[in-house]
Amino acid sequence: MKKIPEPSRKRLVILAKILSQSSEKKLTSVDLSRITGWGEASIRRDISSLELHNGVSNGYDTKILHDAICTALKINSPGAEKHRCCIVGLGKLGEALLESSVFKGSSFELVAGFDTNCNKIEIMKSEIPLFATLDLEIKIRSMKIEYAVLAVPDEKAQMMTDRLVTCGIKGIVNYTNIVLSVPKNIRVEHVNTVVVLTGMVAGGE
Amino acid sequence: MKKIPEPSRKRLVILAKILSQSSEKKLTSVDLSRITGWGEASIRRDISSLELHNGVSNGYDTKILHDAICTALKINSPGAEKHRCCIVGLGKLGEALLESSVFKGSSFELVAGFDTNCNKIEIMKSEIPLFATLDLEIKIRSMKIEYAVLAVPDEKAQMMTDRLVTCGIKGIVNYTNIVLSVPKNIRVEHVNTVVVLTGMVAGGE
DNA sequence: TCTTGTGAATAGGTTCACAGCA
DNA sequence: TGCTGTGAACCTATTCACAAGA
Repeated sequence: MKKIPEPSRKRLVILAKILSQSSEKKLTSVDLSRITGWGEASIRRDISSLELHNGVSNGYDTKILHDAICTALKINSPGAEKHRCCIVGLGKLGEALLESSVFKGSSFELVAGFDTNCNKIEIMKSEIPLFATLDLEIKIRSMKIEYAVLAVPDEKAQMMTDRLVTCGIKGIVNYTNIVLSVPKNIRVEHVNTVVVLTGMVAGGE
Repeated sequence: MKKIPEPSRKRLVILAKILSQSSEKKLTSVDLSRITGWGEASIRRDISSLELHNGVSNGYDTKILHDAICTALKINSPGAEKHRCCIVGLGKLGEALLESSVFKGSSFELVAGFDTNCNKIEIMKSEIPLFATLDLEIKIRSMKIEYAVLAVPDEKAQMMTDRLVTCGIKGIVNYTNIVLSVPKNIRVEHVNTVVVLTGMVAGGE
């Protein structure tokens, strides 16, 4: 299989999600175009890069296509081990992310929460083990944590990122208001509400 | 000024943020390349599309460049009226977003929170006015709310989105785990942790 | 000498348009 | 007839490479 271009991959991730949500048995590129707003030729090319050849003249079988995308992108593989994540910073937001059940049924597993406030981690009751930030390096390595959700106060964001990077973290979901500096091989997604809103306003119409 | 291409705009938003965080008086394209990891030629072209001509042989003046980007992208314009936002769904997550001070100092103003649970909105103490979801349409129109942060349970996500769309909302920051269907002219950013993580894993190395 | 700004070359993605299969 | 899959054309964005300014 040839390498799938970056924008294609992004769309395929969304497509997979749509397919898993859909109750239709078959979907055509026209259907998917209507749902997503993307051009239908574009959708067909994205899918054709999977070299699945499932759709000829019939539209795509929802389940088969979904599984094919997951396999190609190595996401949600049923048997595969889940990716281990942690939350760094247990303020209001971190706590909300910790307690919410968003991770249930996903291919990610939340295995640790960190906060500098030792009192807090003792008092908080949570199904997820909580640790002092002091032990960040030790725990991330020993627990083989791959991804971190960053929800610390802005002024600690870069410092904590540097520590995560030295532990060999693969990616950071950044809920802070700070643009983080990381080595090229580490992925950061900036999902802070204000930053995202700013991007929307700046976007052309 | 010619129209700025989409990827350029995205980078400029980030650049503006970096500039506002930086304490340096001058920054060269090489400096910015090191910080961001982007090619320096790319950075120079992004900036040159502002037709600022501030940098010749000296690097860019941090403040001037910052303001120029903000002006060009119509973000953070000092005198301009702030964009009015609301939060829809005041569960753990919505509440955390409501109480956090992320909106402070930004060009956005949080002016309303909505929840179906009337008890909750009476009991909750908040500086932001809270309303029943029943009044969503009325309030969004009368308060001229432009953007919504969606933090409702997954099963209500699309329904609530449809209601927001009919009120003429311009964009939605989507914290749910659902891919939303909206008309082309409405912007949606998907910031749900699991979705973002999935995108990271799928991303090439 | 250092750095920007930008034509020109290259690479990357999207869309068109149609052959081919059911 | 209705749909996919894909060469070919088109369009967009990045990178190269260098002239020109300080």
